[in-house]
Amino acid sequence: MTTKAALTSQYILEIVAPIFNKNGYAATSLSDVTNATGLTKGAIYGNFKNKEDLAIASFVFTVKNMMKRIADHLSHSDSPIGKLFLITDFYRNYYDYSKELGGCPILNIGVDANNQNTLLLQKVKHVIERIQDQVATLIEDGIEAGEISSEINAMYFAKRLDTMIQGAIFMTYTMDDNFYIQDTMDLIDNIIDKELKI
Amino acid sequence: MTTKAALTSQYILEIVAPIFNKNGYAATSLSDVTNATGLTKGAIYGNFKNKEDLAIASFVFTVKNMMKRIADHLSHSDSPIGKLFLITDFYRNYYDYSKELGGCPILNIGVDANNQNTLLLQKVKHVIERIQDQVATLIEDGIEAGEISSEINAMYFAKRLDTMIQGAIFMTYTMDDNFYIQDTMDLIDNIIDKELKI
DNA sequence: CCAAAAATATACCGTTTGGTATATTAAATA
DNA sequence: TATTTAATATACCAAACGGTATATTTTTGG
Repeated sequence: MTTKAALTSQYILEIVAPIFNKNGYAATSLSDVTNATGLTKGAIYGNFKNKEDLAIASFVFTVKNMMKRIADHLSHSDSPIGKLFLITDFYRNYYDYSKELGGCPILNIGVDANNQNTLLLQKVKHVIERIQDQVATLIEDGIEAGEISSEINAMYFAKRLDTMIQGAIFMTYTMDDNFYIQDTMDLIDNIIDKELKI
Repeated sequence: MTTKAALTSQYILEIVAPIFNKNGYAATSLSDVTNATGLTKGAIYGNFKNKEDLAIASFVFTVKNMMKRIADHLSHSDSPIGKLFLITDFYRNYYDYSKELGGCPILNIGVDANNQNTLLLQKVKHVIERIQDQVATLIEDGIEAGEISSEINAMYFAKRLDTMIQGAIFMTYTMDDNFYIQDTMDLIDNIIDKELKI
């Protein structure tokens, strides 16, 4: 019932989530957490079971932010194909936007958690599956609406889209060069135009 | 002149490089290193200046292995376009092969080093640039040989290829599903056939 | 085979790690 | 306002961290 702890938990996540996302699990220490928040271990451990619990909550927090942002952006069109183009449009600003989050959580935590943290990796997998399902549903809606060729395998295309986008994000971050994201979005727009659109 | 230290350095790298590649810098401790090698800190610090030096040498070691493997594979064809197809052919077995290295060094260290280790990130960047230059040169050779359309911008294509491949590697590792690599190589082969080949 | 040099092992350093038990403070309830 | 309860701060723990100085062992060259 008390609202105080919930507020503190929220505050901690706002501050700490970008740090975990940027540095990774092992490279983020509890003193990083206490220093950044200005709180003590007592407050941290009063709101989270342990470091792993905090890291998982941080990832979920960041992904929720991101998913909401995408959903908001996609609401600007009603048609499935319009929403597809809005996805690439969203990612055109992704380098700047995701920097606020401490980087792309799927890429960063996906790589970081592999061979390190089973629970965290599981969370990443589920998020990827959810995104792919949503894109696939969008394509199926487009096929039903007569906007998209029925030749298209929705799930295959969703996975290809996801793969290309993640590759572009990795390259853009590693090379610190927005070209990769912009060029990949151009490419995807082209594919939508030439292979999907009826 | 003494060959002993060089042998030990080599031995350390063989054992340790996959560990750094798999776990990342912060999550690899010096006791991981001594336990895995069966050597003591004395031996490690006798051969490497510090942990960072060892991590960098490990990355260079792994990349050398990988680059040699690719070069060997590409030697099976003399024509530029043949070599292009051999690149995708190489990556079709990449999931199994790279597991021996502890994962894809470019992806893993690229993500791990970002915001953490400037020197290591610099190394990753240079490797990526080198790979892209080599692919671009291959395409230019193909254009000169009349195998590849002169409409193609060699560097652009090299970057797109690289981006798609890295995306596929990330997805395959994170989802533990070889589909992504296989499907992406099918896609790339198709692009080579339809857009590059004369 | 023996001395010099190189390479490795041992023992230790101060600091930081994640985590906890308890004391203190702040907030909610009556 | 008094009392209970919830939330945070403090002080501490053993273990592990990266790194180093020195002792010991191996290897090398004469």
